[in-house]
Amino acid sequence: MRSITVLLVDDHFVVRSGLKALLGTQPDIQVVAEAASGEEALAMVEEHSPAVVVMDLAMGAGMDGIEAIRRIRERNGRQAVLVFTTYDSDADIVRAVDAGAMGYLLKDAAPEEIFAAIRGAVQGKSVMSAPVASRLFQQLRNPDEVLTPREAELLSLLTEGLSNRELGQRLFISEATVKTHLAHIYAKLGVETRAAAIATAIRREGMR
Amino acid sequence: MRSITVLLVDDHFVVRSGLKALLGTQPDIQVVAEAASGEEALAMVEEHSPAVVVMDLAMGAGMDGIEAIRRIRERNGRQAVLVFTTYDSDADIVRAVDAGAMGYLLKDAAPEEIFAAIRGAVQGKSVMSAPVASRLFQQLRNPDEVLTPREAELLSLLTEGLSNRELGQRLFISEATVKTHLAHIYAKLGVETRAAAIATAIRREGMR
DNA sequence: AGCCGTATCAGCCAAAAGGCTGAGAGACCA
DNA sequence: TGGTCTCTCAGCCTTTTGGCTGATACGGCT
Repeated sequence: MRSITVLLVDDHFVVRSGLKALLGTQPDIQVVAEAASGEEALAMVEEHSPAVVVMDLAMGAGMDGIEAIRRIRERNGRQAVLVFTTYDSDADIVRAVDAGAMGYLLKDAAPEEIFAAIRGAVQGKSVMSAPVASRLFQQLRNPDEVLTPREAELLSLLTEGLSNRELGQRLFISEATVKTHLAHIYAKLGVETRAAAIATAIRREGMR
Repeated sequence: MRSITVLLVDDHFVVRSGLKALLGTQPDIQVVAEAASGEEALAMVEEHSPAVVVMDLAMGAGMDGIEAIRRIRERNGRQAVLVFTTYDSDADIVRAVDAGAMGYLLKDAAPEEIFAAIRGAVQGKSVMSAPVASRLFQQLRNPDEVLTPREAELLSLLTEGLSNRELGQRLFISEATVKTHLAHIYAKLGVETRAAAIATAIRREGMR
């Protein structure tokens, strides 16, 4: 049986080498490349065509993880992308799944969980850490409170302190549309002001 | 020459194993124990008396890293504690140094930097990543950017999403005074809007 | 006594944000 | 085909926020 080829994407050296060492203990899993940024990840996918891409969402500079997932999925659908990150933010989960992620693992996951996720991913199975799953489950029960991908994207930028104008420019939409999205976000988060939305988002959603 | 004994403290399995593999390449450094929480860290220090403790500040549950550092330093002063974390939050840096940390490294540090910090620590040398050092330096050079107690209090409430009116009511001052304080806070943080101030406060100052 | 930092307050004006209603386009699904 | 969801945009009006200038009061330091 051919071993599963894996690309690791994480901007922290120690995380990459830790993961590599960990995955190295499994005979059927082989790390064929590493990348420290979204751009590098794309190049490595191009060069090695790994079966699975294990990716951190928080990348220091340049392209973020979500965008990298989207680009990888757009190229051709043969790579399964697994998110491997520290925080279980609602917005990140929604956006990652929307971008085409096959699974969502937290960094404190047990090794067996990680192995299982990688093996499952090549067979088209979605695997996610328990806290992530429970968040999604929660969302399924209260669909009225679930942010749409676009709203999540906006909220994420909101937490960086951007104004409506800046949000519009960043997302290539009018300020009017920004205000519409914001009104929906406020309603879903149960707040009245942008300040409260930011506070809620960062505290409750784990963004930073 | 005896090798330097090290205790790794991090709640993420992969980070611990990555660091362990990395440090394993150095003949003079030996990882003698690992811990996934502050409580475990104290027990491991007790049991192994490592020369250096390499510790993440963000611990999932229970005692946080800062408190763990304090306890370790209180026991007896023979362990040098190195902070090894993801974020260079001003508040965290100050608190860690105050608690007795010997050095402050970021997780994207180069391996050589990490080795050097560990070797330096046993000789009583402080080592910190460049971004961390520059933040401390910045603070020393620009005391003008330090918030007054009242401003800090306001900023803290600000990150809870309160409006100017609410801030005034909470602090028993007029809205005009709130606006004055806010203007000073914005100037010191280098932002123009309350949203950016909240984002900056939570991210950079470590409030949450 | 005079200076400085801190905290308090006021008024005025411009800009930003928020509430409301309405509406068109595209996707998806029953 | 019709209903629903999402994303997009507009206009109008009120509230909030931010920029500016200036002022009083208290405490500590020189």
